[in-house]
Amino acid sequence: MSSSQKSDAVIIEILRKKGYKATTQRIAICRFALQSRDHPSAQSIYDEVRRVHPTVSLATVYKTLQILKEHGLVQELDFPESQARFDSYVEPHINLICQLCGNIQDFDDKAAREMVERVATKAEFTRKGQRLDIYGVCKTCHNGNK
Amino acid sequence: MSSSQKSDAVIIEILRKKGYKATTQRIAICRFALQSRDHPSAQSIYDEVRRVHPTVSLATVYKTLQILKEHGLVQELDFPESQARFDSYVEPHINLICQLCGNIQDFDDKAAREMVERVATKAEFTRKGQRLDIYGVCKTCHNGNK
DNA sequence: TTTGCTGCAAAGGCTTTGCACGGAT
DNA sequence: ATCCGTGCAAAGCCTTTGCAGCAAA
Repeated sequence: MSSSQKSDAVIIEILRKKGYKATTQRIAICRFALQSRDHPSAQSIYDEVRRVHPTVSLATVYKTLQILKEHGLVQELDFPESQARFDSYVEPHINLICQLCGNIQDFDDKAAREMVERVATKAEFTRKGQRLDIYGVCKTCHNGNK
Repeated sequence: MSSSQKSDAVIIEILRKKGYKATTQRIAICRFALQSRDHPSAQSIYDEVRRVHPTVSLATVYKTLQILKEHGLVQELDFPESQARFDSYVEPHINLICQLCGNIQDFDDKAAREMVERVATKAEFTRKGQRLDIYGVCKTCHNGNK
């Protein structure tokens, strides 16, 4: 529901329109980066893509993610002592980040979106993006599943 | 107003109470980390502390910041392609982060605090912390000061 | 005196870069 | 045929770690 779901055709069109060649590696990487809902890391995208395209390199994954970032198609979420995660849902929303299982769950909230707009306006701040994280323990982990 | 202002005596007491020795280096590092309002990086704390204590090492700065993090006295904010910044204001609040000048301004907002609590409750998520960033251009930079 | 801390340097993890070959247009 | 993109390896950056000397309790 939250992550933007894009077909291969749409991905190819996006790449071409930006002036990039639609190579099979890029398409595969974009597919995982844009369609995944679990906020993958570069490494996990690499692992997934390699199953389909065994010769792909981690460097290509990073380069492609860089392109997606520059065009606002994904947001990079950096954390202390763990790899960056990539979120294809770039509209204002809340990330519920479990410190036990590492899962990141998107949560839509109207009040949060309004709050962001209101605060930016009040502070005379030109908003270009945002990141709303809540850290803690998710429902599943709390119920002793870990 | 927002960052917690702590005197040396309080800093020494905190360190001792946690079982750490109150060395002059630690006290100086904590002073900058806990009293600064501009969300310093490890490097900038190092630069500041070195003016007072020229032999201090960057490793000691990192080790001390680790202690402060573990005890919830500072929060580490990681960013893509720039150094981590440290925030001594750990209560729910908004960081207005200027992508031009790099300045981070704390912004208190009651609705934001309530939103965090409400969302955590609704998602049955045990909240331990949060990070509410808005990225963009600050008022000063927008007025052509950069 | 004892223990933990410092400073140095080296190592580490993640990410980026340089370059020659290969594939997309 | 051209030029961009890939894959490899090396380099880079920030941060952490190991260790011997040193300072705090």
